Amino acid sequence: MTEHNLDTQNLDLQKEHQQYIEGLGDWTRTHSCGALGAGDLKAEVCLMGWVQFRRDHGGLIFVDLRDREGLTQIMFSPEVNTEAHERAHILRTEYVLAIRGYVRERPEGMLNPKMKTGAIEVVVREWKLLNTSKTPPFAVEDRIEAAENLRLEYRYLDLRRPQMTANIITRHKAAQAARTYLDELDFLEIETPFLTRSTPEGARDFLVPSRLNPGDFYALPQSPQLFKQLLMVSGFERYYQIARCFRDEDLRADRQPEFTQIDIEMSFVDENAVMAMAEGLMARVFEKTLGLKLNPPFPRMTYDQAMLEYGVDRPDTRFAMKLKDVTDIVRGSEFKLFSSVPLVKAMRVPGGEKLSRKEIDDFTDFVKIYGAQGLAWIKIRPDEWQSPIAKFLSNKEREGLKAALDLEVGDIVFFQAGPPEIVNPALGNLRLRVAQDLGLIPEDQFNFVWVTDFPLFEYDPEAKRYAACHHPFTAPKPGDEDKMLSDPAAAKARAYDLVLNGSEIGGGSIRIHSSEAQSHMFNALALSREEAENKFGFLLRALEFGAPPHGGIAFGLDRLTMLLTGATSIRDVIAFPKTQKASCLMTEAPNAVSAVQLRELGLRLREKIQAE
RNA sequence: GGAGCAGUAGUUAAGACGGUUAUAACGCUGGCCUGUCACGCCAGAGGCCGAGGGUUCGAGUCCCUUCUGCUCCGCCA
Repeated sequence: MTEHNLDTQNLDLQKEHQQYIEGLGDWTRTHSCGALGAGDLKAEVCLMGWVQFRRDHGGLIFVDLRDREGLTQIMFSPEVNTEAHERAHILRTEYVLAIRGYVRERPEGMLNPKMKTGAIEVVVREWKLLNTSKTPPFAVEDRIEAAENLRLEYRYLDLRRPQMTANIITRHKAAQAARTYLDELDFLEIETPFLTRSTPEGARDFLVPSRLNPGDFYALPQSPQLFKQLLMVSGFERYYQIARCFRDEDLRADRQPEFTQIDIEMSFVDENAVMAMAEGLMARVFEKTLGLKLNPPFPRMTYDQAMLEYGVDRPDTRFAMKLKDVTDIVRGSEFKLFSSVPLVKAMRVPGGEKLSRKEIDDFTDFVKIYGAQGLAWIKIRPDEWQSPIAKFLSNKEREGLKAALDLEVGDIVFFQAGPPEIVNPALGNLRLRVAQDLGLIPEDQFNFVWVTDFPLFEYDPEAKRYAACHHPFTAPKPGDEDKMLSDPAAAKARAYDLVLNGSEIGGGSIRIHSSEAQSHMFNALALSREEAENKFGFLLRALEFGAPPHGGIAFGLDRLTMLLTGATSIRDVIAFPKTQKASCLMTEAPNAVSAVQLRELGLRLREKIQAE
C-alpha cells in the first residue's frame, strides 16, 4: 500500500549498485557470523550474510555482518585492499555480501562487550556483492518499533530479526527434541489425512469442496484424534505425529486457525504411563531448548480442586492468592447479596491495602467482562476494616473471614458472589490480573501441574442436554459408568491436562476401547444409534475388531514454544501467521477465486462477488 | 455477534479551545571523516493526517459511516 513511497527511499541508488552483483563462484562459507571468537585468531575465513549496520568513516568502513547465528564486525581498510575498500562505499543495510579475510583481535580498548563476537573482527581482503536490497520498511533489529501489520506484510524481513529467528529456532529444537525422544521410546511417526470427514462436533470445520464429488466437502482435521485411535486398532501400539490442526473459530493472542500439535497415542497403558511419558518428553524439550533440568513427576491436582482454589481449570501455581469458598461464613449476612446467592468466594491479596480507588474501579470493570455485577472488597487497616460492605458484617462473620483467609493488616480481600459459572472465572481471572499488576508472579519459573479428574460431561443450556467435556471417546473413571445416565454432572473422566504457568499446553485421556462402552457413551449423550453410526460408524466398527486399551495426549507446540521463548503472542512463534481476521497480510489470503474454479467445483456464491 | 485500544513523512511518535507554510527523532540522499560499533558532524529531500460523508468561513482536530491491526467476551469437544 505504501509501495511507491517505499521505492523512493533509495531505489535509484540500489539499481545503480546492482551492476556490482557477482555470483558465488568457488567461494565457500567457512564460518557463521556468530561463531568466531578468540580461538580463531589469524584464521582465514569466508563469511556470508546481510549488512546489519554500516559505519562508513571514509577512511575505514565497519560493517556488522549478520546471518542467522549472529553478528560479526568486518572491516574494510585501504591499507589491506584499496580497491575493495573503495568499492565498499556502496554498502547499504540488508545488502548481501560474501567476504574473505582474516580474524584478528580488536585493538586495545576497542572491544565491544555487548557483542558475542566483540573480541574479534574480520579484516576484509576481498569481497563480493551477492545482492542489493531496497531500504527495508522497518529496521531489521530487535528493538522493534514497527506496527504488527507492517511486520506481517513483510514477514520475511521480520523473521530476519534476531529475536524472531531465535523463536523459530527454539520451535525447531522443541519439535526435534520431541521427535528423538519419542523415536527412542519406539514411537512411530505416521501421517494422517488432511482431507477428511466433517464431524460437526466441537469446533467449526474448515471445508474443502470436492471437484470429483460435486456438492460434497472434505473437512480439514481439528486434530488427528480418530485416526490415531484407529492406528491403535491397527496394532501400531505407539504413534506420534507433529500434526497441523485446523479450527475455523475466532482468533486470540494464543489461538490461530491452523496450529501444531505433538500428537501421541499409546496402547496397553493407563493414565500414569501416559503422564510419565509426557513428563519425560517435557524434560527432554526443556533440556534441549533452554538447557533446563526439570524434576518430574509434576504435581497433580483434580479439576475440582483447581476450580475451588483457582477458579479456572488451568491454574497458574507460580503464586498463591488462592480463592476461598466463604459461602457458609456469610450465609446469614445482613449484606443481602451474600446471603442470597449460591456461591461466595473471596481472595486475599497480601499488601493490597495500598490499592487506590481508581485501581479498584479498574478491577471492577475487569470482572464485569466475565459477567460479574460488581466487585466487593475490604481493606484490612490497623484500626478498621475499610469497605463499602463492612457495616453489614457481624463480628462473627468478621472472625470467620479472618480465620478462613488468614487476614493480616495491609491486605485487601476481593469477593465475588453469584452462580459458580460467573464467580469462578471472574475471581480466577482477577487473581491473574491483580498478580500481574502487583508484580507477584515470579518470572523465569516453570511450574507444571497436571489437572486430572475432569468432568465427563458439561451441560449445554441451549441444547438442553449434556455434551462431552473432552470428546465422546474419553473413558469414564472406573466406577462412574452408572453415573453417566443417573447423574451425568458427577461423572468423572479419565482425562488429564498438563498446565504450565497457567497455560494449557497439553491434554489427553484414556479412550473407550470397547464398542459396548462407546454405545453407552452415545446413549448418555442422547445420540441415537443412527446418528452415532452416521457420524462415527467407522470408529464403532473398528472397536468391534479387537481394539486394545489405549490412550494418549497432544501438546500444543505453538503455546509450548511461546512459554519457552517468552513470546506474548502466538504469532511470534509461527513463521507465517494469520491476523485476527484470519488473513495473511503477506500473501493476501484468503482471496477470491475465478468463476471457472467455482464452476468446476459446482459452487455458486450467494452474493455475487466478482473475482478478478 | 459484542466491548475496548490504535491508525499523522519510509518508521515511531507529538500536534492546547477548530485558525498562517503539519513538528521531532530515527531512516533515506549528498558532502566531510582511519577505530567505530544504534559512529559522528554539515546540508537536503520526503505528507491523500486510514477511507468516505457531514458540520463550519475554515477540520489532522468535532459528528456519522466504513476499512485495517491489536486485546478481550462469546466461541474454541
